[in-house]
Amino acid sequence: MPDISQVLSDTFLRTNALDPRESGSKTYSISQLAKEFDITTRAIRFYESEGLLSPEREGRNRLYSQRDHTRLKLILRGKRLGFSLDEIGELFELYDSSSTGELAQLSRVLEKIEERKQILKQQLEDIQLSLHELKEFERQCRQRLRQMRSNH
Amino acid sequence: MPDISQVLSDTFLRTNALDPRESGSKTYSISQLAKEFDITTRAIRFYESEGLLSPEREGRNRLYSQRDHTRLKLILRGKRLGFSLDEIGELFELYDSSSTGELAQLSRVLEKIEERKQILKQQLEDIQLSLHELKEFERQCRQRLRQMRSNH
DNA sequence: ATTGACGTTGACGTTAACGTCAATATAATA
DNA sequence: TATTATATTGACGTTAACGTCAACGTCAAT
Repeated sequence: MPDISQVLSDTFLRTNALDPRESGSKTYSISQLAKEFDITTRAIRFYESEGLLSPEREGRNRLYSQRDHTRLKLILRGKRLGFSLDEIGELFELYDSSSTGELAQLSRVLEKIEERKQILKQQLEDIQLSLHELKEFERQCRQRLRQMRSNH
Repeated sequence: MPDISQVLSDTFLRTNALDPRESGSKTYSISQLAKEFDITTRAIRFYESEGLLSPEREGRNRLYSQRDHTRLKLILRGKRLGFSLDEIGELFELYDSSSTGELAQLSRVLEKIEERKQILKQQLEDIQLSLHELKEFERQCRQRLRQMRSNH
């Protein structure tokens, strides 16, 4: 039975790729991640405090695994998709539990996805309409400008 | 010289259409507006406190003119376009002052529009990409579900 | 006379997603 | 050795856009 994370690799929720403590596995410091994703360290710690990340420790310091790296990427993608941090956490939980074979949870994930898809489609229409409106408004502004100039 | 509001009627900023105190001009109570636009009276009063509306008074009570009605419509449209209330207020000011012939202000409005258009275009791309990602994820979820069912 | 619908003005509360310190520790570098 | 870079925790601050009271006025209908 193949790991679900394999089936779903390179899609939205690829969250349990590698063992964190594997010897050769690459790790990151907090500022490395911050630089790479162009966010602040504060934000990263905040995500942890919200339960979205749980990096290992090397003494006091946080040590981020490849899995954490992927999770962070997913967090940011989720945000772009319009999910709140709470919803992202929910999706992580649902998805993790679905890898233990909980079919119902997977359906729940699908529902969430569908919900978000509807919202995005609505936004898409709104934006396209807005662009048209703005273009028309702009056109008339420009026309008005030409009139003002020629009357001068 | 035609009023700029005529030139631009039915577009984004059509804000000074009619005299508020004209006899036959239709008026609205606060709750009428609230109902029509499906917002709370609190919101409408808030917009006024932010300087976006300035209805007449009939005693203590607010009396909204057709102009106010149009303004409110524009406020909500502006919000859908992603403008903050501050920005919307700015646009109102710029636009109002441009009707006195301030050419520079009109250019400023155009800049704002252009800015927003760029942002909307970016969002459009983001959303289209997100929809693709979600579809792919969904497809693979469904495939996984079928596998789980057939193995049962 | 009282109920109910509608209006008013404060004033404080809320939420999300961090920002912005402060005080401290450790490690590498000049 | 002094500085600099990087890390930690903790705590309070911020912003936008209202929500949610409280306390009160006014008018029509029962």
